[in-house]
Amino acid sequence: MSMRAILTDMKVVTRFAPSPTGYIHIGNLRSAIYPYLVAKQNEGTFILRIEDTDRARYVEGATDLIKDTLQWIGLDWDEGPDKGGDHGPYFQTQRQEIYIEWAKKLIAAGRAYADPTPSDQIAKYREEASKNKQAFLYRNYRPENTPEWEPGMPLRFKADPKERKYHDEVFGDKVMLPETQDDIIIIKADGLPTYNFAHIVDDATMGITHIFRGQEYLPSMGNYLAIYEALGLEPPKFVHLPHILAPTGNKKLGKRDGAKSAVDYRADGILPEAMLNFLACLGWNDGTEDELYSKEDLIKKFSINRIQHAGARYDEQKLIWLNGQWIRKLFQENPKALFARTKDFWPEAAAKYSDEYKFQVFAIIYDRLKTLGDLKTMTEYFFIDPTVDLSMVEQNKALKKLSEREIQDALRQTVDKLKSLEEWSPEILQNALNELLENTGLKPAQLFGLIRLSISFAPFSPALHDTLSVINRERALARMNAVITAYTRD
RNA sequence: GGUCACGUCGUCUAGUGGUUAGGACUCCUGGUUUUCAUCCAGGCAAUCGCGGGUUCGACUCCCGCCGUGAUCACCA
Repeated sequence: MSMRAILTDMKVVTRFAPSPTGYIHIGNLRSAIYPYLVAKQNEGTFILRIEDTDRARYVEGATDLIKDTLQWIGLDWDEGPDKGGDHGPYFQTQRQEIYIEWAKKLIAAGRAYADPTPSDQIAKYREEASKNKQAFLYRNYRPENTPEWEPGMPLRFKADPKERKYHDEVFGDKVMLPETQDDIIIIKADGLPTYNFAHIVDDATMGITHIFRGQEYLPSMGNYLAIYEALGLEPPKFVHLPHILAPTGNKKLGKRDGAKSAVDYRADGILPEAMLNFLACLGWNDGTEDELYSKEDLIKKFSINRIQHAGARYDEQKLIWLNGQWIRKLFQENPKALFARTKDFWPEAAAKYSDEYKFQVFAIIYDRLKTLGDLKTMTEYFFIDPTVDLSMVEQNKALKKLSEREIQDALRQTVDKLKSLEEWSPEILQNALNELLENTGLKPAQLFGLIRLSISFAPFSPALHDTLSVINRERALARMNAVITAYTRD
């Protein structure tokens, strides 16, 4: 065998194989991230395969939602819908002939048979098993004579129950007992395969080397191992992932717990970098105390053997914290590039303003954002004059002690001073503010607090000289004058 | 009920016989000429699920128990 052939043989191929039954919530997304990382770190192939055999649960448009989510978070697939590849088609409903062909191999080998039992009869068997406090096994009721299989009849795998050993990359060496192996349905009455059969055929024909999936499939391993054996297939590596738990209770996170679509977070102003970082590190760490990982870092550092065994609770607070970290990191790396991503997050009033102006605002406010969505509530006063609310002044701890007279005087002095400034820049403003402090004899908390409130009437804002420098002079003076007037009127 | 998996601060976790059980999120306190946030310094917080062993010594090894979850579909 040539070196090239050996390398080809060793090529890592992973896949993400969702069902188009709706959006991908964050609980599921992680099982796309890990196989992606493993494929990329081995210069392998990452395949997207759509498992659409359940026609009853099929949701129109779900495939687009899935693609959108993967693209947003940066998991580009090498083969799959829109991309093609050598192992297509990538929709299971288009692979029906392949499943039938493989199923026929099983029939020929005497390892599959048509199931003539009516479903209500099976339901009775099941009840009986449950009454006897036993796990239900169809093979205990296996009919003696079965009709020849033809389309329209469910086809069952014929189990060969025995101890079956395998190695899981996360959970270690395992043995499946005979009682876990049953005559499972591999082709449904509608002619489409069940997951139990389809994934095995697909993974084999697509050359998948590592299967990543939730640990809920662990109890089915006995059946899968039996099918691999009956088909003469070498099983791939198994990587079962612990569940992500809902914020409360101990159940795995699901849509019923309000698990949002991953892309809903995009609308909230969560960055894909943060989401990827967060999900990858939910149940995995590299053993160091690092917290911030880019996609490239993850590709470099991810390792299957450091995946946690226990389920991790989904904690949105940490995601939000990470997002703040990423906003700061990305701004420092490339402010304009991050700014370009804020388009949809500005308050309505900002619409008429230029990008230059908005960028100035962004540059002084970015480091107090937790999400880009905060832009909407935190920057309003840069675009529209705030409503004068004297109660905010009166309730201020430092300003309470000043009389109306003193407040007006302070503002008048400020207006006069700022009016005379030769230049309207942060440095000049900073100096002017310091001089005012001396001239008025007020404490910083009083003078700066008063000016800050007068121009923003917001609970918080960036440093005063920065805020003033972005808001133009005319406007800043007008706002202060408005406050003076408001007091005069009383 | 059978089978399987899991069990370290509230949460995410480090840790593989000897550690004051470490870090991060949250929360609290103080500092950075106003506020908020950042940042910095500090603090609260885990008898390592419980009980037995093995050992000079156990979060770490063994056994039992308990708890939690998954699974037992013509869903994936």
